[in-house]
This record gives sequence, structure tokens and C-alpha cells, in this order.
Amino acid sequence: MAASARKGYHHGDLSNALVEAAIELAREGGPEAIVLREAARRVGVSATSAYRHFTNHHDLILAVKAYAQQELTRAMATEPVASETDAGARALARLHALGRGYVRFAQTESGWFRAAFTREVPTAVSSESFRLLSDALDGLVAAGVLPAARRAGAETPVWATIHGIATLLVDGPLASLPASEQTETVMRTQEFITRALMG
Amino acid sequence: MAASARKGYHHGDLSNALVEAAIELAREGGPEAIVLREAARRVGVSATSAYRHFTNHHDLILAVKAYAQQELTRAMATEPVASETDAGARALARLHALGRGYVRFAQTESGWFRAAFTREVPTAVSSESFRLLSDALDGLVAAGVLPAARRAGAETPVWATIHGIATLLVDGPLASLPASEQTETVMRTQEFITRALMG
DNA sequence: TGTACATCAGTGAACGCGCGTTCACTGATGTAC
DNA sequence: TGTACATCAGTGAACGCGCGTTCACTGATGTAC
Repeated sequence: MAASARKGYHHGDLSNALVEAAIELAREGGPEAIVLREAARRVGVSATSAYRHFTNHHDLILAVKAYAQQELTRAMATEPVASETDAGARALARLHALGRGYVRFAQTESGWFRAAFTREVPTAVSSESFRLLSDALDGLVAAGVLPAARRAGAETPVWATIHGIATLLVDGPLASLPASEQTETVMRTQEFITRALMG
Repeated sequence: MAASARKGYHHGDLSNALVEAAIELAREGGPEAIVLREAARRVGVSATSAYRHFTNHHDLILAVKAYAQQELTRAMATEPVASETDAGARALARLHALGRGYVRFAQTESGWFRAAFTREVPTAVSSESFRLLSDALDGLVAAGVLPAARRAGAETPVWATIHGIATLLVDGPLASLPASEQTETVMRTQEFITRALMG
């Protein structure tokens, strides 16, 4: 059911309605499931009408990809942070929360997660989520727990590690692991990151 | 050009010829490019004939995926190892070579790399490449450079890190980085792993 | 050594599918006078 | 306040595409007697 039902011949908010339908398709089946005709069908509109609002199929996918990236960022930002009294531990807890949010998003919204990284439509790094990570690393330095000499360029290896575990668990050969082992694996990976940064 | 040209009505080695053609398709365009009809076309045979050797399209993809995993393992195993005199450094060099091989394979044969991890046809972990990693980690313990207490379950975080960087570089948002920065990034990631294991 | 016959490995035509996209159109809306 | 008309946002029919797969078939091969 589309967010805004039609009122008459003109829809009024078709562009948004189509994107919303496409987002739902991606949620259910990942980026491959973003089918222009199906999105139009769900909104209750002819397939052709989409071309008044998007230049083509890729354009629609792009909109969904942007949304999925934004949701990933939100999952990272809203993941609860373990409360700690020590400043160093607090900074570390913040970093871990980002990682947990990332992996959890991949697990609970794997369709969106895959859409956020679809090759179909190449995009640059989402600067927002990269910023969250940067800030958390800065926090580690400020708390005196990460040597400043190691700070430069630390984002990428941390990101790679979390992205790797998320991908392997959700999309890859570790998907068949029982849930308890998946959790265990994620925790070990977080410890791994901790040690790499300040071990 | 198929490896074994036809001689008459019967091909003689059609099953292999089709797999080889499919492997080449994947090399050029990744797993999505594995098209049964196209493989048959390249071998010079009717599309229908494939069904004498494979139950369906997925079956063909599976064969290609297995091959790609095997090639990945081979790339890891054949990557030159930096020579070191110290036993600890030697063990570490071995681990680094595996990672370099992994990333290099992803970069130079990205079609195969993606095929090795295609969701289209789910498979378990390739035990061979996992074994290489296990052995390298055992080597670190034997050389006294990785504390035995940290050995258990170390494979996954290391794998995740390398897999993550490979994926981001080849398939993802880091693909647009200039080559020199890519190399730099991979090196930093290797150091990151080193520190996590023995820092 | 020859022959009947089962089996195997190919063939070509066709089906059904669903997609993205184009085209000429029409109904609704808003603006100039 | 009413009307002409440009513009905007929809429509339905159709195209072309290429895919995986099924079907009834035929040519080649090998084995039993």
C-alpha cells in the first residue's frame, strides 16, 4: 500500500511514492528486486509514468541506494552504547557500538544492506558513516587510548574488518553458521579491532 | 574458442567445454554473466544439449563457483613470500603473502572473485583456503610470535579483514581510489592485522 | 562377423516470461488576457 | 469572471530482447546374440 493513495488522475507525490515502493522491494529482495514496473504496479500507476520522474531504471536504483546508505548510517548512530565510567573505555564503547550497528543492520536488513553496496550503480563512499567512524577514532586519541601516530588512515582497516564480517555473515559463506556462533564471531572480531588499535 | 573442438555429431567432452566457456564468461563479467545459452553458443552447440550434462542453470553456476574458489586458493598459495631469516618474521611473511594473494586475485580477476562468492548458489566455506590461513596462524604460534591463548578462532577476524578490504576495493566504494592509494591501503590493513595478532 | 536394438548425446522449434523503454495519446491544471 | 491555450502528469499498446526450459525428434554408438 503506497504511502499516499491517489486522489484522481494526478497522483500528487508520485516520485516519492515510487521511491518508497522501490525501497520496499529492495528490503524484501535486495537490489536485484528493484524493478521499475513492479514499483509502478504497487503504487497503482502505469509503468510509463515513472519516466516523468526518473530518467531510467538506474536512476531509481540510485535513489534506493542512497536511502539504504542513509539507513545504515542511522543504524550505526542509534546503536546503544555501553556505559562506561573511564574515558578510554567510553571512547572504545562508542567505536564498538558503530560496529555492532553496522553488523546488525546487515543482519536485520540484509536487502537494504546489499542495496547500499550494489555495483549496479556506482557511488562514492557515504561520507556520513565515514564521519561517524572518524569521530570515534578521534575520540580514542582524545581519551589517550589510541596513540596519535597510529591515527592516520585508521578508518579503512577498521571499516574493512567490520564490512568483511558483515558481508561474510549475511551474504557469504558464514551465513550458514548458527546464530550463537555468529554473535560469538562478531564479538571476537570487535576484540580483534580493539587489539589492532591499541594492543 | 573451446578447448576441444567438435569432431562430429558427438562432442566428446561437452560437459567440460561448457564449464570452460562459463568460466570464461564469469571472468569477463562476473557471476551475472554466466548465461547457459551463451556458453552453449561459444562451444558451438545447441542450448538444449547442456541439459544432458547439467540439471539446470544453477548447476552450471555451481561448477564455475567451485572453480573460482579454487583459483582464489591457488592465488593465495602461489603468492611469493618475502624471505626472512628470523622464524617469527618468516611466519608472519607467510600470513601476509596469503592476504596479498587474496587481494591481488580480487583485483586482477574480479569477475572470478565475485563468482567465488556469488549468492546465486549458496555453498560452504572453501575448506582449502581456510586451511591455508589456519596453517599460517599455527605457524605464528609455533614461531612464538602469536600467544597460544589468542590462537583459537583467529581465522575469522583475519579473513574478514582481508575479505573486507578486497571487497571494498574491487566491488565497492573504494574502487575509485587511485592505484597507489589502493596499495597503500592494503599495506596499512596488513599492518593492522599484524598488530591485532601480536601487538 | 553381422545384425537388431537399446541407449546415449545431440538438434531445432517453440513457449512463456517479464523486463526496460518508446510512442502517440489524453485528461487535468494553471496562467494570461 | 470567464475563456483560450500552453504545459504538465498521467495512460495503454506495443516493441524488442534474451533468457531458461520443454518437447518430440534424430543421428551415433555400443552391446547381445
